[in-house]
Formats: sequence, C-alpha cells, structure tokens
Amino acid sequence: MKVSTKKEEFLQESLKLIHEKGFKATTMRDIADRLGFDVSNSYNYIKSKQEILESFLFRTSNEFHDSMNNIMGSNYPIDEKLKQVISAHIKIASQRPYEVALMVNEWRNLKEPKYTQYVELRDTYEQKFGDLLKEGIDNHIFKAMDIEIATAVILSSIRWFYDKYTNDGKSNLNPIELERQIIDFVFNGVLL
Amino acid sequence: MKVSTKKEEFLQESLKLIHEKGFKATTMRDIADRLGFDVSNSYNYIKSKQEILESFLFRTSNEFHDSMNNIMGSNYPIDEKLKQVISAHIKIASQRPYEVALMVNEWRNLKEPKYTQYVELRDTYEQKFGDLLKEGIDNHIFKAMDIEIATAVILSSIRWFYDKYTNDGKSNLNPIELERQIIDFVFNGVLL
DNA sequence: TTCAAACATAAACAATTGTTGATTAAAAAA
DNA sequence: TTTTTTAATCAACAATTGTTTATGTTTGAA
Repeated sequence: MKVSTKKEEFLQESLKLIHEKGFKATTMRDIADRLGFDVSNSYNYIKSKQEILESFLFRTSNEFHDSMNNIMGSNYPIDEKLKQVISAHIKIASQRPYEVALMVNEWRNLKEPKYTQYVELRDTYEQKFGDLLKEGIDNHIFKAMDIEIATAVILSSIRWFYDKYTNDGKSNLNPIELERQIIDFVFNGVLL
Repeated sequence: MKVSTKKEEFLQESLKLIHEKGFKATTMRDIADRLGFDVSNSYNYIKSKQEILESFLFRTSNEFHDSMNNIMGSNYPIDEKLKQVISAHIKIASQRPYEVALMVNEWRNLKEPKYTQYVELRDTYEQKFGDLLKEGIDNHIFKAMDIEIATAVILSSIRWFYDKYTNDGKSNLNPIELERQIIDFVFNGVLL
C-alpha cells in the first residue's frame, strides 16, 4: 500500500507552479486547474496551503543538514571537507532543483513559528560552514579571511546552481564539470 | 520648489516595508498605516502599487548599467575593470541597500511588459560582464573558464552585499574592507 | 486676499482568495 | 458483497485587497 499517487502528483505540480509564479502568486485554484479538478478537492490531500511550502522546505533543509553533518563527522582533511560540502550541494541541487529553488526564493512566506525555525536551521548550517572555514584557516590550509564575509561569499556563489537544472534555466550543465570549475574557482580564483 | 517631501517619505516607507514583508505581502493599507493616514490618500502620490516597484527597480537598474558602461568604455587593463565592476557594485549596494534588495528579491512581481524589459536589462548586464571575463581569458590575464559558470558564480558572490547595509542585517561592514576581501577572493580563491 | 496645489478622509466597489461542509461516485479492502 | 478509503463536485463563506469617486481641509505662493 504505497502512499497515494494522486497526492504525490498534486504536490509535484504544486511545487512546479510555486516555482514558476511564486508562492503568494500561486492560488489554490491555479493548482487545481492544472490538475483538472475543483479547488476543494485539493483539501483531500493537504491541510492548508502553508503546509505545501513547509513540507518541501523542511524536507530539503534536512537533506542539506544530513550531508553537512556526515561531512563534519568524517576524518577527511579540511580542504577535502570543503570540496565535499560543495559537491553535496551540487548533488542535491541537480537532483531536486525545484525544492532548492523554493528554499532560495520562498522561505520568506513561511509563517510563525515555522519561519523562525527555518531561519534557525539556515543559521546553523551557515555556522557549521563558518566553523569549517575557521578550522582551515587555523591549520594554515586556507588564507586568513573574515569568516562572515567568506561564508556569505562562498555560499552565495553556489546557491544559484538549482537554476541550471530547472527546465526554465536554458542550458543543462554537466554536474561533474560544474563541480570541477566551482571548486577550482573557490580554491584558486580567476587569475592564472 | 522641491519635489513633494511627503511623496518622497511615502516612497521611502513603501520601500522599507516591501523589503521587510515582500511586495505581495505588503498591502496599500500597511503602507498607509505606517504613515498614519488613510489608504486612499496614497493614490495622491502614486498611480498604482505596481508603479512603486517599477520606479525603484528601473531607477536602480540604471545605476548599475551606467557604472558598467563607464567601466567598459574606459582604457583600464582588464583585471582593473573587473575590480571596478565589483567596487561599483559595493558602492551602490552600500548606498542604496533597500533598492538593491528589491532588485534581488522582488523583480518577479513585475507585470508584463515591465517584467520582460527588466529581465532583458538583467541579461544585458550579465552579457557585458561575461564579455569582460572573456577578454581577460583571451588576453591570458584570467585562467580558462566556462564563461556562463564564471559569470553566474562571480555575480552571485557579490549579489548579497546589500544585506550588510540594511538595518536587519546585524553587522555593519566597512565597505573598503569588504571590497578588499572580495577582490582577493575572486582573484585568488581561499588557498594560501 | 485669492486660488491652486498638496494633503487628507469616508464609503464603497468588484474581484480574488483560502477554506469548509455537505454530498456523491469510484476504488480498494474486508 | 459489504464496508471503508480515496477522489471528486457544488455552493458558499468571510476576509482581504487594489482602486475609485466624491469631497473636504490646509497651505503656500501670487
């Protein structure tokens, strides 16, 4: 007895529509229309519109945290850990681009208390990333940098990846090649 | 006879509120409430809610384009041009953080034909940035890179600056120090 | 003082939106 | 076959929202 196929279909279509139009601009009637049934039927699948956002955001957030925790708990050298965090990000973004797009663009639409919970999760992730950088600096693997700036710069530089794997992003980038170039950039910059 | 102080106050308060709550979530009544008058009075200052968004977005977009065009038209060496583009971005983001925040977060709420116009402006800017990188690669100043990836990475890594200059961003970063670290990162990466 | 511009309010509008309740049909499980 | 889930519809709701119209007040320049 698998989880209702119809429910899964409903959620996937919701996800894509919210990605296209934005959460606030997507109405329950928009979603129902695309699936070919009446609005009210949607509430056989979900409790509220908010629930759609919440489930996608927290599920994907957990994926990021699990991968971060695995890497942090390993014995790899610090530069290898940084590579793996970037690699994990590309993997998740290429496998679930629409969910990642929601994380980037629609988290503001969460309501309390989910909003605060989500922001805290995000802060924790950034904190761990900053710790990783700090360890690299202390061990003289990375150059001296302002942790706050470096964290923001590096995380921002990888945040847009999802765009290359949604259908509206024109080109379809090879994840392996993307990873190679990003890591080279983060480690060595643009100079020869 | 200066342009109505009250109108300027109205627009500034709108800008901040839209930054805080998002464009869709900000109602005309929210703005009027904060200014202490009735909704309908707002329409003595503006023609429509959309107009608020449009005016801020296109005005600030023009600032970026003007500075980009000035730099492109100069005779500086290519690596110096890249530095200046980054520097100009920091300058605009630190002077008008709320406007830049709107550019980053609320452009999706534009309606046609403004939406398409804005996206085209954005594409043009990225195109010029890519041309700059390409020239640097051809002249063996920058290493060989995929232009599409490099453009996205570098522009993303500088897009968040506004956050350090809005009041909700906690710390207040020194623009000079920020610029130094960013340029060092973009040119040389994190390795020693 | 006169007069236009700027500033303000009250009332209402039409449309949209998330959600509920009652009910029925179909499908799956017992 | 009976019974329970699942899937669907129709109608309606209460609230919100952008905007308009008509009207009144304040103010600064002529």
